[in-house]
Amino acid sequence: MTAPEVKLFNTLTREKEVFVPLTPGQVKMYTCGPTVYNYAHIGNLRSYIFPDLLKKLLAFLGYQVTQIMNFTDVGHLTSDADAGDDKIEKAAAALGKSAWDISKFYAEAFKQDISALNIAFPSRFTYATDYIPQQIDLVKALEDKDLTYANEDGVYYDTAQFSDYGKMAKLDLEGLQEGARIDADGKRNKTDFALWKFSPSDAQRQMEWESPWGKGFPGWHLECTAMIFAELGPTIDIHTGGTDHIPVHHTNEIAQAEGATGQPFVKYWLHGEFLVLDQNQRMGKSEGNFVTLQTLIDAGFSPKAYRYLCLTSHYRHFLTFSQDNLKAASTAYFKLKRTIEHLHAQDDRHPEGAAEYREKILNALCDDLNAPKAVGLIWDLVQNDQVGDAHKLVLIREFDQILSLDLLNFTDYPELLLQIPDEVQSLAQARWEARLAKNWAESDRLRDLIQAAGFQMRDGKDSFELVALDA
RNA sequence: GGCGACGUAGCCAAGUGGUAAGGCAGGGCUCUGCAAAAGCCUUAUUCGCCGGUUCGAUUCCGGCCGUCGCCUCCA
Repeated sequence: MTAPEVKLFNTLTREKEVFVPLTPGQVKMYTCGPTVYNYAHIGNLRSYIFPDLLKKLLAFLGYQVTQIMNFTDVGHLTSDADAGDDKIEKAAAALGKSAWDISKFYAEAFKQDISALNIAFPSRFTYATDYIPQQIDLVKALEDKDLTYANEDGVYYDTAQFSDYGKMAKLDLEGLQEGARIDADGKRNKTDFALWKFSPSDAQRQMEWESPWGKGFPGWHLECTAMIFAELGPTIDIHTGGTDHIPVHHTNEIAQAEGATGQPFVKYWLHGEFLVLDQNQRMGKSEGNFVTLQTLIDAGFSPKAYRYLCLTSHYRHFLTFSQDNLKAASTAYFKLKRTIEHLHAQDDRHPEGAAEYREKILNALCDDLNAPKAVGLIWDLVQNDQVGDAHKLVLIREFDQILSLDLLNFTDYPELLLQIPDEVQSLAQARWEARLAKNWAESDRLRDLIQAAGFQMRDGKDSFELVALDA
């Protein structure tokens, strides 16, 4: 069969476009990574699932994919005003550790989180602090093109000099409302942003570097552009991130990159929509309604169930998160695995039916990563008795390379991972024996005790099983 | 104020100019000492509201209502 076209919704054009790589067979992609001053919350983590899907889909189709993901490990200001605190240095001070320790610690925690979610590591992780010379060079390049100016605060990008500024975001520059916390003093245009910030004269920063303009640290938008240039070159195929980055961060990246090189920066910009809470509130590090992956694990959920939940919603749509939704996803997820587990590998009837599903599922994924549709088709497939189970299993193995839901791993059911207290274990044993003796009264009495201890006993033909009751 | 997105069953969520995938929850049946689990079956005459285009719209166009996001570090 011929490989289908991949269509991606490109923020630049606000349309689905057929993906054509810059170099045939190769894909250069960059994924905006986290600022590591705290744990990632599940909303953050969601936005790394769709690039993972994309990367795996492209690899599946035979492309050679190079993906870079960064860690913003240098602190930036909480606002562009001079008075802002540096998040990393702030966290470091609060915990009595160095800024370097903080960023390293949370970068490692992030790697663990994405591993738990079966998000494959990029070809390389890059750390902003490893690219300070490149960032300085980029500012120099912009300076040479007369796109910068310096003030007391630092070196700024003069966005009025870049004709396409704000094009992707469709910014109405006149209509932008200056935020109450922005200190516009010293800026020529309200959209100007810092390329290099000077260290404060009255305080010692932990992270600061010498530069041609004075001691300081790079502006936030600079690092992504510099690292992309260093690792992937002046023009790349795909750049991913959250929708919140469209108007500022990515707009500024484009201004920096295209201002410096005069060449197109990114061919396809992909943005993931936010996860929101029940009341349609966004989850944010600043909002205080922060749920981490560990929170879910502690509540008894599998990280894969969370991945499943994310895959049942399109990446460009809001995903409403609630404990109930996750519970429903988790139930569905493990039920799907059980269904797959019970397929019969010897049943090889109707290969043509399987071929049809293969095409449909692949088309769904190629259509701007329509994972929800693909998951629906997987359900359809496993329940379709017109297709031989053996063929179903082949397809599931194939597509799980992309979906990464561990659909063929039958050893991670929640009940198998349970720690069952000895006393519950012996109660269960006693009940089993009472049952065999047809002593129903005693059997029911013991079942009540087991339930009171938080477990449910499932009677099988020759054995029983204990599962935790919902809290 | 500017820009943008969304509104499909109790809940989550696909989708198409030709009459609504899938999942969860619910209901029924089978199984079971009774349960649970599992299996089978079932669940929207209808897609926020009102107009328009059309033989026909949930799907296209216009208006309205509602919700949310971004414009400030944030995925």
